[in-house]
Amino acid sequence: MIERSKIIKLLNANNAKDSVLVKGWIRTQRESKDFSFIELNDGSCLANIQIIVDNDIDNYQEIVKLTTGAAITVSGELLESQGKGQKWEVHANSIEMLGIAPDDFPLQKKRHTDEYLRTIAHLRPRSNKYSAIFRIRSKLSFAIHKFFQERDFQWVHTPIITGSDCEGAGEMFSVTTLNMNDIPKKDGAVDYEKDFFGKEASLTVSGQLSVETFCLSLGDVYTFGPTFRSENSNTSRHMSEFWMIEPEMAFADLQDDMKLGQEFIQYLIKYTMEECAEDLKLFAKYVDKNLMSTLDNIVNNDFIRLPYTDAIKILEQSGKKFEFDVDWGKDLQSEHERFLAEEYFKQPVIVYDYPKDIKAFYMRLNDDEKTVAAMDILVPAIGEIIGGSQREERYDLLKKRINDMSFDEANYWWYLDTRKYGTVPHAGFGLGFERLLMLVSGISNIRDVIPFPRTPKNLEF
RNA sequence: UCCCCGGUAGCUCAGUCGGUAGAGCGGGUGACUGUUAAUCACUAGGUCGGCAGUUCGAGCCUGUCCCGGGGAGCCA
Repeated sequence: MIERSKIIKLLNANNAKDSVLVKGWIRTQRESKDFSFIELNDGSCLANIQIIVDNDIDNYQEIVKLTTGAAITVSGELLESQGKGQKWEVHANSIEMLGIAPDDFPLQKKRHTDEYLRTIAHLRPRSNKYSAIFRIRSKLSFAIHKFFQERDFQWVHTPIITGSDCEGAGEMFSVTTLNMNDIPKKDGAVDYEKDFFGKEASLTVSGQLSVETFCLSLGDVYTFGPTFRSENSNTSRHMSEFWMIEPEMAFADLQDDMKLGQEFIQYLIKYTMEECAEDLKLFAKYVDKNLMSTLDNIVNNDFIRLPYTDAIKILEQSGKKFEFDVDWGKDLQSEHERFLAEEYFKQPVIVYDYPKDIKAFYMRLNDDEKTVAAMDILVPAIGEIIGGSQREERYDLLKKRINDMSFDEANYWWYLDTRKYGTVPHAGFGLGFERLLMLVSGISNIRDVIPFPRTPKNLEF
């Protein structure tokens, strides 16, 4: 019995082969006079392999009735194609039907809308565009580890379930085993002591606080895992469940952080251009005509580094009419970020040193006492792709900040301990993996770069 | 959550003034053919998102709900 060959191997073959075995799904079949052409795809690459089926094989009448979507096993010879358009093709000796696809198979030999394909998320990876983005997603996941491992960062598995209220990065999903139809109460409120963990539990909105503790022991570390936010966001850039990468560097400041952010994005884009060239071509051709020049631009130029105060000046002097006023102390709105990245600089921009009042408690206070060492990396079309900062490593200042925000200091005891014992300057950032995939592919809706998107009112599949 | 747009055949869409449903693709049948999302002919296929209302009559007008898209807020 010969071993199955993946189609990617056969298409890249150097010589003909007497005996090959391929398995896959039929993309299209064209019947000719004495034989039939089948385009077969097994997901190993974007391209199909052409199968020639002569009408003298046993079950020819059944084979020619197979439609788009059916699965088959083909054994035959790999030969140079007599036709134009492909180098290799398989001349079948025998074909076994694995699974037919009745005529209500939802995917057709034509372009479907992304909205429709989203309603058949269990079948959309069988389409060219979606198989391409999910191969890129896989390659890029690997590249993330490669980047960090090459630089001696350690991967830390921070918890998915966390104790309540210590993360402060967004609305959280509750985790409970309480009977929702009969919730135990104490003094009118939910009695969490009766719950599984004996206290309120949630899904993580960020692994940052946990990973900081490992940063202050293993040195350079990163997390890469799922993250959950229960905000009622209905946009093409938000989901309730997404994957985030959070590096954290010990003995590092904001400059180091910005440098890492730029190198990271450039590395990943370069990796995709080199390792996923075929799949990327599909996006450059059908999804975003400017994709390759956008990616070249990002890879070949240093990102602009712009203090928040200077960003405000540029926006004020732009003469542009914005819906939201530009004012020092207010956060930049989407339209402001887009103006900077898309119109003014036309390349990625790192805005840093934001007013402290619009940023998180753990960000390091600058000497001016008005701003914190925070940075956002803004890219054209997507907006914020990275948000990061140098962390407040000074015990007293961090404690004051927690109290100023009226957080319960007791909840942060272990976080404060890291500043009490051998504290060091450190910095890190969070990068939304799906936003990176959007950047790299030109796909404009975040729901189309994750296998099964979770958004408000949507939990199908 | 707010603003705007949309929901008609399996899919993509058209549907005029309110008068009872159309095309292309896909499916089926046949013809032709080393073809490339093949081509040509014929054919089947519809609770016009749900509910309520206006009207002699609603795909079309009104209300409401559901779903989808774009933008905003929140953020990655």
